[in-house]
Amino acid sequence: MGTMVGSVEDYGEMFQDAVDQTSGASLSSSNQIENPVVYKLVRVAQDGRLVPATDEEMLEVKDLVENNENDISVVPDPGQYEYITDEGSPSQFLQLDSLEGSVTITPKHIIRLLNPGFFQLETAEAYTENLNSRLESKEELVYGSQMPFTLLDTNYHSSNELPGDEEFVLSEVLLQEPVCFSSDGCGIDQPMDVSPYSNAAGGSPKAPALSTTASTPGASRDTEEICLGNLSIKALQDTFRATFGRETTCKDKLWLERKIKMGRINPCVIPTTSLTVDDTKLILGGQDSDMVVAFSKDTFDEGRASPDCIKRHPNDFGYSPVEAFVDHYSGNEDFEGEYRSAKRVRKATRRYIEEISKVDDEKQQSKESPIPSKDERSINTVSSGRRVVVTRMVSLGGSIIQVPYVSHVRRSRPRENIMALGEFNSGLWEVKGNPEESDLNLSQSQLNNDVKRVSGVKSVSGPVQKKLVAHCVLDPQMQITTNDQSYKDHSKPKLREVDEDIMEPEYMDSSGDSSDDSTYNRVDRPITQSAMRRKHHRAWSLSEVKNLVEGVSKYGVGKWSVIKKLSYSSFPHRTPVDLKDKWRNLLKACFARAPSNKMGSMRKYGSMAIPSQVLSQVKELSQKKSHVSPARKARMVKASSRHGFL
DNA sequence: CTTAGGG
DNA sequence: CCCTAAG
Repeated sequence: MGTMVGSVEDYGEMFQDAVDQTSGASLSSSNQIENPVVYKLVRVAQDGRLVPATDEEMLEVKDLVENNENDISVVPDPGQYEYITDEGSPSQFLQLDSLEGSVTITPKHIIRLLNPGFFQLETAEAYTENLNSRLESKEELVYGSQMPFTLLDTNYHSSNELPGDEEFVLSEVLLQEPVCFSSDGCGIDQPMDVSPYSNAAGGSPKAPALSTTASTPGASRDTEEICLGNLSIKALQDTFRATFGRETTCKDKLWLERKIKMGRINPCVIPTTSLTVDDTKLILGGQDSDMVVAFSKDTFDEGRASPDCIKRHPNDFGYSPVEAFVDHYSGNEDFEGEYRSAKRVRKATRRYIEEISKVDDEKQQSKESPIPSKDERSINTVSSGRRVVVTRMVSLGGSIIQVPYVSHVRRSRPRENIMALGEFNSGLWEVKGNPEESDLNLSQSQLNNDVKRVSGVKSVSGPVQKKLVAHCVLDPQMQITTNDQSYKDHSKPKLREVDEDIMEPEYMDSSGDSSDDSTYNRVDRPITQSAMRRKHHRAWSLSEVKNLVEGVSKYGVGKWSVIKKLSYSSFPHRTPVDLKDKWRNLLKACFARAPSNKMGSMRKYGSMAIPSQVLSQVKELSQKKSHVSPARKARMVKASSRHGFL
């Protein structure tokens, strides 16, 4: 069933696990298991790093939230709070119910709310991780327009104007300070070496400035409030420092009071591990995408959350999130196990996956986790509908994560035209995670693609084959049928992938591609990564280059399409654009080393460069630009066609 | 679609 | 080689 959130113990433990696994940071003993995961409001700097929000920023966010009240519906009804109380427990929970809206970090590094309020929170876990690895930070983003954070603290709420006051709730969340679980220099911008109250353990803040305000959680709230109320700004600031271990310049008395009070209360608890979505950032929702995340197990089982999840959640489960939560909190053990087993299921982004795969393969840099780029829209990945994805386990930084399976081998050629990709995608590939099948499909797709490239026709059937077959007939040396060739072309893509600069000294004149293929498997060619490097690089054979030069001389620079048609029919893999690119390179080459003699200089590793003769030819042609009289052009075309090129 | 040019 | 803008 849809379960909402875990208990303090639950997450505290998870948190600890995570920390133990990743950072190995030594946490202080006993109560650590009960340490809840705490969220901290952060902003995202331009370099993508997370920076703890300043007081001012939090105020700003707070204001923004408050100004968005219209978009924020009221929290669960009052009656629900009573379920939350649990003696001896911290009795404070941050419930993340529905998430919606979006947040945008402006260039000014200020968290700004769009739509319904939205902001980002960083977990204490991430906080800790940041200490040990600057590369790693996990961030949770939460917010909801339907149901904002709900701090479920009976004591607190009962003694206040709540419940039902979303302003208050939101404020509490926003004002919530991070808890640092490690004793060492914690904090990114500022030290946070003071642990606020933990949980049932009843940890007390370090070196409280004021004994009265530094009372334990068990202390009377009333008393505390009174005390706080009587304090001066300065005193409040001191108390603040005592509570949170850092200075504040905030002069808002009310704010200080609230914050301090919140610091007394136990940190918010939230199912962070499950929320851990992507990269370091999880940005829910976009201006357009109605993205939401629900804390239902169902949702996480699929490693994603779809808008549907959230929206229908409250109804579908027949009970309110709060109730569900309460159930778990009150010690529903089997939930715990179940929940934990389903943790951290997510769909990684492509780049993420590739990074992981790389690391996995090379078995190195264990500590270095990939830093996802900030422009990565992880949310899109997550929200991309409900699909079945085959996943595999990958170890990263000591913890196991599940990522969709992708072949480590680079998929042959990427799309060469959108159409093919589109068709393909609309098909099965996304749904089937089967690598083999995927590859198969891809090859198929690309095969078609190649044919398209060759003929410029959209379909494999009909004209294309006809044309190519005819071509084969006309060209005695073309022994391979169209399909075979295309197939062959893809059957060993890796072997053909060579650096562009590596020229084939071989005789390529015969019939182009087929011979190219046969001569390509030279044993001496190192199958190193450089060889199979990069996409679909296909070395330009000397014959191809000569062909190109000849073509240019005939039809002029820029007539790539014509050249392709008339001089490159036997090189199906070269497109007019390829010719153009190659020509550009040739120009570059010949002008780069103009004062060269005889042979083109030998490049590294004996890859033969273009003969100077050819280069000079190129140079010459480039200077006289294009311009071939139409008459001659026509003659050439005619002549070519007579020779079977068409 | 073909070219030109940037990436 | 890829992508895209522009004709």
